[in-house]
Amino acid sequence: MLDDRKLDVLRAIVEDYVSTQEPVGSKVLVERHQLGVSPATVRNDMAVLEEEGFITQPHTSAGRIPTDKGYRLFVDKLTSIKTLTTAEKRAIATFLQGAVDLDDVVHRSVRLLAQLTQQVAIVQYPTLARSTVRHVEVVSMSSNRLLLVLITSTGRVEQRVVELRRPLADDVIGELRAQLNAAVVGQRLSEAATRVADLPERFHLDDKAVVTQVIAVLAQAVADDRSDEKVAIGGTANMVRFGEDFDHSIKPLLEALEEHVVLLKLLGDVSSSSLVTVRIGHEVPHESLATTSVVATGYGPGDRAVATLGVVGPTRMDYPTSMAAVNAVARYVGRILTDG
Amino acid sequence: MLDDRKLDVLRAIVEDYVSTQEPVGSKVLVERHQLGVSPATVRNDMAVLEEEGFITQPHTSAGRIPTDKGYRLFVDKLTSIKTLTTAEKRAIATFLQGAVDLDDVVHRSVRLLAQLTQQVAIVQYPTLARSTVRHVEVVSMSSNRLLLVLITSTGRVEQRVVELRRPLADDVIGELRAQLNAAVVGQRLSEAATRVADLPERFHLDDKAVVTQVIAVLAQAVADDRSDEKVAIGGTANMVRFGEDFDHSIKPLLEALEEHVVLLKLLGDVSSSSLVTVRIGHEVPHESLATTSVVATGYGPGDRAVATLGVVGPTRMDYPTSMAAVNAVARYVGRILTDG
DNA sequence: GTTGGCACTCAGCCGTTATGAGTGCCAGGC
DNA sequence: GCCTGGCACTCATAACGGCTGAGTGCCAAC
Repeated sequence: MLDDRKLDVLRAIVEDYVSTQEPVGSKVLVERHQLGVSPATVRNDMAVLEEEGFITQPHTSAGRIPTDKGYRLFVDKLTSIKTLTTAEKRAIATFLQGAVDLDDVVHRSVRLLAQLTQQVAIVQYPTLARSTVRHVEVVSMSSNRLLLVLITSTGRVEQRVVELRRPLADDVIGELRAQLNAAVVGQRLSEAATRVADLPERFHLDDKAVVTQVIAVLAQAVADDRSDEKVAIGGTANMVRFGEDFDHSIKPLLEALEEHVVLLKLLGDVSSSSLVTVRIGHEVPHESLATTSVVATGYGPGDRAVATLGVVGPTRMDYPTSMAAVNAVARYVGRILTDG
Repeated sequence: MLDDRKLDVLRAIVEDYVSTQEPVGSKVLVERHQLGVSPATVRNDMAVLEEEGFITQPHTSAGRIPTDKGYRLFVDKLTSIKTLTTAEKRAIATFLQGAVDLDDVVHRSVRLLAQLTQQVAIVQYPTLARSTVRHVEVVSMSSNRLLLVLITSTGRVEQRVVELRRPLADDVIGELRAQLNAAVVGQRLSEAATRVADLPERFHLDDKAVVTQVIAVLAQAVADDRSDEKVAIGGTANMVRFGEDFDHSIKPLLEALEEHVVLLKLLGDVSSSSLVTVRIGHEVPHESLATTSVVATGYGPGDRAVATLGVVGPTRMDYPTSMAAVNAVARYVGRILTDG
């Protein structure tokens, strides 16, 4: 049904429409691309493409614009993720390298992403439960107060003070620290609770109750974590490019950006790790954002995704560039989290 | 020059224009307000008000709209801060009361403010340097590592690990903790450094160098603080009310919201504590926001302002309501910070 | 399967006209 | 001296109509 030339025509339409923001006609198409055929032939191809639902006409005497289905085909078959120039790669690396802490990494990432894609960028904070334990510190603050410090692979630091029912001897505290670290370092936080469940058994009867208490506090700290619902947003000023149809694209997006829960739905699941996920128009899980697309991917230390980041823009966006930028930033942030 | 009735006319024009968003003519003015005179008389008054620069005509055959100068007079002389109903007050109190930590307080405040005013709300995080010390904790983590924990009146917790050049005895650490707390609790952080400057003198010669080191780390923690450059933003979707002139008011505002430094300039100095500050149109310290107004005030524990919060909206905004909301939220947040 | 030709459609762009909201001014009244 | 009704005037906006040109669909010829 769709031979190579028709696909070429579709690709040309998408590229032209994305760059000009205007419906593209048969004449200008053969002028700007080397299709090797006449406008009349292109018109015939366009008629077929329209029949199949890949393109449409805003009105009778206008050119064609891609439909969601057209963009989908373009993204799936007609383009591959661009590779950035080494200069661009280096710029990304150095910009992210300067970050001083986790918060800074996230903020730099979101700015970078917004600038590279000229879209609205969203970066989810690394989830505590999905990251791994780097170190647990147990310090005595006074005879019956203990300070727990939990340091994760993503650089987050959580601390809790425990009011002990009865004092613990210094050597018991040392033993507890050693046992805790042996049990959970390198483990995911989500598994930490089960990993330490049998620790109290190894302590003297007198201390068992207190150790159980300490472990309960640790488990609670992990359970309390709501950082996975936190996101950073950048490049909102790029919304001006979305066009003047305020109510139909900008207002809903502004509203969505306020609701972090909605945003997280947009970014999608972390699971789809290695590849970049693209949701186009109606595929976006939010009805009022039918004219927007989301390009997102997971990221995290190593190649293990602990959170997602991506960009939101009009369906008529430059997918190859966005996909390349999202992919590149995600990989570099992952590297930073691994090293830092 | 401006008798009472002319001021009444100005007030009526401002109120009508704010609620209808349309230039207001002499006829509708006498219909909607009890001015007790005919449209012709109102027209004469309007001519004077225009000559004095308080109102203007978008074009010849249109009604009048207030100028920045007109709004200024309205805010200064023609209105006082509304008092909220007890029901509203209670709603604010309970909504803020539910906050679990400082971050939550800030986020709830910004949402509340956005909802009450239907504008874009901005809340600056409490500045570390302006808040006071509630408690300093000094804990030994190992023989040559010390953990410093600083808890402030705004609920912020800062911690630093100090690598000691030589070990400190437990009783010396206890003494250090006692001395530190005696010196700085209740003091502002900005003064903490000078307060502890002579502490090393009170210790034995052997420990003096190490104590100096600990104090240097504490001072550095305060100096490093950049939390005063942090702000929370909410209600951006309310920008849709700003009108359709995208480039002239929404785009610049979106850009300003991305630049926290600019935002802080907008909010203004913390100094003007007790009263609500209103900046109208050209008074706003950012040229591209000439059609925008800012209503802001300081807030903090007790009546001491440690940061600012406020709303940004079009010059044609409901000043009495905004001022009332900003004032009320600031006072309740201050109360929360005092108690919590 | 491709191409040039041609009739057809229709959004967008003036130019014109009609409407009416709102004003400024003036002469008369309290 | 201030207020008021009346009236002529201005001008943004809407409505109408004709024109233009980009772009299409179709068809006959290659």
